[in-house]
Amino acid sequence: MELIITEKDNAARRIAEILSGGSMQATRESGVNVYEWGGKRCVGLSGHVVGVDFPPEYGDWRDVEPVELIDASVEKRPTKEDIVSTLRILARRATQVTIATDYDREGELIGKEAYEIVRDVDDDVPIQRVRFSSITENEVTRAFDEPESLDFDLAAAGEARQIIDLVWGASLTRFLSLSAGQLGNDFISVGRVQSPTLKLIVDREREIEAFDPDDYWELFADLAKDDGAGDAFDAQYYYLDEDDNEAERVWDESVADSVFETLSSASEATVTDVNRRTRTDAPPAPFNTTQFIRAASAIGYSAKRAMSIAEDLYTAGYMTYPRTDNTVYPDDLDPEALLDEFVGHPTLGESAEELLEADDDLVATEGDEETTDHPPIHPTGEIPARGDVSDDEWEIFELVVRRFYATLADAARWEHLKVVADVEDHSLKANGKRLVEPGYHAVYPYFNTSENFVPAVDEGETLAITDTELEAKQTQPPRRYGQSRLIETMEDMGIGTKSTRHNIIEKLYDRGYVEDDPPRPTKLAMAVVDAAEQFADEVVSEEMTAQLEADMDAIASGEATLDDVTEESREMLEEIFEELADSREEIGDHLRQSLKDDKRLGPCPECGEDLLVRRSRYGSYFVGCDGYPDCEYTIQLPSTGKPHILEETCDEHDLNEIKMLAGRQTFVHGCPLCAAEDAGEGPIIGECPECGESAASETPRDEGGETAEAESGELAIKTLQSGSRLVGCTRYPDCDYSLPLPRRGEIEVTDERCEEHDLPELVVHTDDDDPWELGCPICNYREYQAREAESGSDLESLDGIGSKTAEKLAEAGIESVDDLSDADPDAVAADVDGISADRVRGWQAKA
DNA sequence: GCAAGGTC
Repeated sequence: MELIITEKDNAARRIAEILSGGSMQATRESGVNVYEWGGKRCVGLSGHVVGVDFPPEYGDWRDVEPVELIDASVEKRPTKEDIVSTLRILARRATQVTIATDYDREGELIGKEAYEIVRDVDDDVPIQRVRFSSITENEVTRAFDEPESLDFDLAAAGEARQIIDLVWGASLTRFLSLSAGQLGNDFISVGRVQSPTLKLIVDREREIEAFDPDDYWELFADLAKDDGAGDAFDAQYYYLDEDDNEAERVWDESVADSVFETLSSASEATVTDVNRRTRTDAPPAPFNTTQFIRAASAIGYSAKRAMSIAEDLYTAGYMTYPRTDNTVYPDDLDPEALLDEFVGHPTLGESAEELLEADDDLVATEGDEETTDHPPIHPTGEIPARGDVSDDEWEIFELVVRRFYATLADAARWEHLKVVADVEDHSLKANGKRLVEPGYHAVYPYFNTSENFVPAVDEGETLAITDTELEAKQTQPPRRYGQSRLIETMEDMGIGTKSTRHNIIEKLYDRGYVEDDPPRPTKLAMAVVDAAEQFADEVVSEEMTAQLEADMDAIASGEATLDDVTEESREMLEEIFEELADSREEIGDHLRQSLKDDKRLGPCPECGEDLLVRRSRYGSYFVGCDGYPDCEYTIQLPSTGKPHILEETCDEHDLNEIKMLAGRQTFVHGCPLCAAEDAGEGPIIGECPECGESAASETPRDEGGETAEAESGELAIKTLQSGSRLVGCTRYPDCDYSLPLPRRGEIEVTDERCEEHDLPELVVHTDDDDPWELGCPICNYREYQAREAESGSDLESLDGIGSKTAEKLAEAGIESVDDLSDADPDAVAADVDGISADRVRGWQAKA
């Protein structure tokens, strides 16, 4: 049996169809699709089916010094167990194996991974490699007629990348995370691609922050032909700067005023120059991934959404593979035949017919990049029925179809008309443009083709000035990168790949490095880039990738070995860690401070320290004071969503407003203090233990008259504007006594009362659970606090301390979290076997 | 819990 292995299931199916002449049968082997015909089987991998990682004993971040990862061994382990085992089963029965993964470096590595799995079960079976750049009948049959062998050097180049990325990424990520005590889900990551991308965003933000605007003025006039015929048109004042370039911005107000004075007191301008020229506007190149994302972004799709839709359309057979760098159609793409598929279609047909009629010899545009892996993105000729796809899918499909049309269409022609008219010694210019030959714009309506009217005039002609305007403006800071601009810049810098760039940007969001769209860096991101620039500049620079690419080329061409390259890289990293060793605390402090800055809302109304968005140990968010435990001030937050701090602040309380991110249910909560004050009041359930009648009489206030006037407070069940609830005093904000209530369910106030606190017992009714007897709200809160206190004094409550570690710590005299907080990490590390100072710092940060 | 690269 001959076994053919492809990179993905989709390719396996199409190759099996071509080679079998359509007679193949789809079967399943341990849950994996296998296509069979004659004596052949074809199976698709799912990209990499094995991954690199350190041996398991390096798994605990606190037990292993990050620097030890540099020289740790790197192992390959299956990541797709089902596919690996299917491959092993098939390989045992194979008499010939053909590797047909994608024709690029990563494809060669994926092929080698398959090779090793096959070799593991059979030492002798012949293994060959075929290479084709598109899955078409010609290409595939040709490739299988000329089998080659696997390029182990090229695969080794890919392995070097894997190892270097893992070793640098993991060691530096762990170092930063440990230094700041950010473990678990909130680790601080660093990587060869993500960090330079983050630096792009951070550098731009630094420019924006440092930007100092300048004032300038621009002057405009409306001109009209003197005979009154035709519309007025816009002209702008300009002058020649010291380099003889035309300049429109006037930097001196008095100059602007004086020019304006001259222009507005004049009634006429005399035409001194008329310049007419035509410009050719060439049709765009075929779509690669980046240009596709850019075009989709221009019609309102995020990079992630555009790629997700493209993948669906590809899987459904409507367009070619969406991950490609290629911008040159392959020779065996027949444009006429493909256009023919669209003839007669109600909305896409007309353009296709126009193209077929216009030219008997259609020539497609070409971009600069020609690669061997996949063709540029184009439609396959299959057209979805309008009801088979969503509106968004159709819109993206149409974009791809029309881009294909555009690459076959003629250039457009514009006519530009520039008119210069003088008023005394000042000049006004008007730039007109007209689309005289729509060309490709007729089939690709996504570019701006707006025209600007300027009438035909003659030199020496007098024009009436019908209006003048002086506009005071300011220079603007540079704009933040949008997602598609970031992806283009990454491509220019050579970092990431067509398949990963959009994911890298998503990763920056996930890590809490950027927020909003266009992405804006958090304080944490600024601190991470600062730290990397100072101590590991390589990892935030694009040169690391450039060097890696050069090294990989050397490995692929046999001039260097994998070991040469990875060894040199490890030595560089060793040097970085030598520098880092002394600065761990400084870096940790800076990172921790920045993490706090990202949570800061403004001054605490009780003590003036900072209010922060915090998370309770049960996962809910609330506003608490940085002065805790001296200041126990808190404000509740809605239970739905994740709080996101906005730039807007509340005038009254000087606190940042909060938005709750919850997918479609996202809403702006506003200033948390305003929201709390706007709380709606429900039933009164008793007297406030802090300022109620009995409390007030026991502790008379000494401010004379006020005591007599003071109302006595009662407790009510309140619902905050945000929907969350609490038991609070009716005299809020004069009295801020409050007790928490659960966020979900209806609260029933029963007739039974707690004897100790004289409050009713409460019962919570939810839709999906049995009613829950919450009881007296004060007793309930006391129990909760008791549980907190109990777990708080117990070392094992800290993430990462198990019973064995707690025992070891106890031997060193550390029996509680408090003891641990007071301990000197280095002393503990010296006293207790197998516990590093970093690990102790991690616990301390958590405590 | 780490990277980046495949793919879903």
